[in-house]
Amino acid sequence: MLDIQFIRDNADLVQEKSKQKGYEVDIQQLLGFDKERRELIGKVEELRQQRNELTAQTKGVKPSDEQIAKGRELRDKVTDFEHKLAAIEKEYEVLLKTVPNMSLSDVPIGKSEDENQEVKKQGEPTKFDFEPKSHAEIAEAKGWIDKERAAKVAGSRFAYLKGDLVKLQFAIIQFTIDKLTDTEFLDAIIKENNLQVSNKPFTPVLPPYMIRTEVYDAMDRLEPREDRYKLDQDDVWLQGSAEHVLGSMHMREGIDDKDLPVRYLGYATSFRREAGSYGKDTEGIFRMHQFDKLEMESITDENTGLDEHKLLVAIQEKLMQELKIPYRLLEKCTADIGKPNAKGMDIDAWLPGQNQYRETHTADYMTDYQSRRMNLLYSKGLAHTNDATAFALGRTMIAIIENYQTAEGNVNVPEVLQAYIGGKTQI
RNA sequence: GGAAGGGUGUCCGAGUGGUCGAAGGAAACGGUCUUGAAAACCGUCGUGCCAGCAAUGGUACCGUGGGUUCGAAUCCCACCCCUUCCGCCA
Repeated sequence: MLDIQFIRDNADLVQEKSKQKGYEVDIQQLLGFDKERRELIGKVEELRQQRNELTAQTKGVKPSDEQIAKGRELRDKVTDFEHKLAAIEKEYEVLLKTVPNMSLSDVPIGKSEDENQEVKKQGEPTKFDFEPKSHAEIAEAKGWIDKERAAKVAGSRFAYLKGDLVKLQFAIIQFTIDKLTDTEFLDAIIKENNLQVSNKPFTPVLPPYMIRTEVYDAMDRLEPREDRYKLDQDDVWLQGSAEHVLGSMHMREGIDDKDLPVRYLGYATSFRREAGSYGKDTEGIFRMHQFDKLEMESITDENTGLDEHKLLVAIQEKLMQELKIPYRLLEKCTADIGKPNAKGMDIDAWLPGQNQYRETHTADYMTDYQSRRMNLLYSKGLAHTNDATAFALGRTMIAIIENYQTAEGNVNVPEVLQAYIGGKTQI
């Protein structure tokens, strides 16, 4: 959430920025509650002070009847005002939590994802001297994807992945872990992009897949709930991204300067109900209820947060370049960056089988907004957090299958992955 | 699933209903001593909120919520969480 003091001082700006993101919040109403709340706090504390003074007089000695009567009167008054305060405070907090994070000034203003701005195109769309197939056609012919049996067992939007596709996934995972734990790899990227950040390697993490309601809400990623899986028996949710369980890992902790940046590379199977997407992306493995991702997560300070964001994007680009997959880079507009985020980038891979660019990775920068809700502090203040997908494995495999397909319906293995898949050049 | 124990400040850990924002220790920071370091000694050492330009003052916080009381870390109730043992199990 935003700092109330900041909102008081910049009411018009916050109102405007919220509107740009598409959020209907009434800042004046919020400030009204804030004013009322502060008046009541003054009243309550004044009464408490009187009570404390009275109590101090009777320390160690038996209070007189008069003092007890006075004490009773004060107690009743305090209780009365405390109830009034609690009611106002509740409304105040609900409203405060609906205020989205402010976008940075260079984020383009837009009403939907259609207004995201392309900032870069890398590589030419792959050309074939035959009609390219979609990943679904190739993979189903190969026996790599079986959605029919998955539907029988688990329902729609699930799949069995089999054979060489599984090998390919594990190859990508191992390749990525090797790269992100390699200081030299990071050094090269940092130098190339002229970033003022540490070359500290990422720590690989296998996180829990479940998350408590309270923590999910503090991450500001619980909504929309219709898109989350809930395990009622235990009052926990299945995480919808490794971000949810990695970003919250240090909740309610203080972090020393010397430990910054904190960098994690998490691998997790994630779960989304994909509510509202019925009939969309039904081909292949575009939009599964369950999908695997490698996620980068870092905690920094105010000074290095933005460069860290640039680093994560640069890493994503580098990985795509090493796989030799054409992509474009989009600067997300205000409507698309998401409530807790201050800035965001998308990487869309070129998919010949779809004849279009499709979102493959995303990177979000969060400033201290989220830290405020999680009470995440470092020794000089509130931490800034960054989240970015290193590889959404399903989407990456779609991109590999479609870009590396042969006329015979096989798939060449990207050079950098060959060592991880037993030296095979084609699957 | 059965049984037991426990949640106090950065950490460990004490705490008869008023003298407890809280002993003691450790860590950290500053200093003395030392060529330097260690040790020793001295000092500092929680957070939120409200008011204030500030100094500062006030208030709250001992898992969470409620209750008893003139007064609660301390008593009562409910809940949450953690740990250990047994059982089951990849």
